Amino acid sequence: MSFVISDFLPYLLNRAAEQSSMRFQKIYKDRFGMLRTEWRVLFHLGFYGPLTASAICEMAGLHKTKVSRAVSALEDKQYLTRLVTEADKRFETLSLTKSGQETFAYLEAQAEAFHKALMAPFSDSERAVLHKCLLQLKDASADSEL
Amino acid sequence: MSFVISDFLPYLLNRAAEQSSMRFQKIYKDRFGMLRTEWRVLFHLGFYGPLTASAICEMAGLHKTKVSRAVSALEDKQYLTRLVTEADKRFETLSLTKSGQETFAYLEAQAEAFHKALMAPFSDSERAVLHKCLLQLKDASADSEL
DNA sequence: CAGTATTAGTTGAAAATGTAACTATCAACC
DNA sequence: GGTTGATAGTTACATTTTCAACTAATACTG
Repeated sequence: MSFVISDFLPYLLNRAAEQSSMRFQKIYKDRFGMLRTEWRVLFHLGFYGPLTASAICEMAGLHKTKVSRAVSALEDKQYLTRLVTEADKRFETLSLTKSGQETFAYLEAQAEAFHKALMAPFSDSERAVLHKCLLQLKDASADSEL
Repeated sequence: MSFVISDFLPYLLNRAAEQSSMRFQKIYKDRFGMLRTEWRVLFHLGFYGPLTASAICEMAGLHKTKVSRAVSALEDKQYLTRLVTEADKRFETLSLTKSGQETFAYLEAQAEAFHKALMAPFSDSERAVLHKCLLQLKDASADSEL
């Protein structure tokens, strides 16, 4: 089978990613006025617990300036607090506030429902393959966005 | 199996998409100074032949202002020409110049090699599933980017 | 056929992102 | 213990994107 540019994998991935992201964005944007990076930072803190900004950069594949700004925005919204670590004062540990945790809990439930809906048309084995392939693609000799 | 936020499909899709797009971007950016939207417009014209801007918007799921600016940039680079259609003077038909076609030919070959490399780790059946799932996700009640 | 509504495409201002330079803190090494 | 080099995070500036308003051409409708 010959190569068709419309099936070019980065393009297809982008279309699928944009399509699903834009739809989910309505939830955190319309309701909480968050940007995509803010949602990502929030869910990393909600899911993994307190982290430093650089840990989030690493885990989420985000640039530090993007994270820095998202953290400031989330702080303004009173969703998180910063605490300079004693051992090394360059680091600050980010923790969700009560309000941040509640927002995370709400959005996590929405995310789960959304994820299930997206996956609904696929069989179990298809889901497994999709998941495996995406994980592999995301790590392919990664240096994505540092 | 319980829901894990780090497997949230829009997130995984985005990571995989960014990872692959950023790597391919080096090719058209470093060598031809093109932006992602310009590459997309170029490959639509190269692959499908002359199109109007609005057709590209539709096919590529891009906003008309993005396409408008990409078309201007490609015109400046002398990769395409515009021709107002006689039947309806609001439309302009975009066609690649000789130079645009050559650039497309070069990038298409690069894209094919890149695509194959990305797909290399997967089996035929995995590729088929991945492709099918991505197509379906990209069209899921689409309204992505207008 | 005048008046209103649509559509193709552009443009300007505001928001977001990327890049590079910056501060502050720590580590290493002499 | 002072100098050099790295690292966490911020900030300023340039580029890109988004949003809304705009022009020009066509379609609809009375």
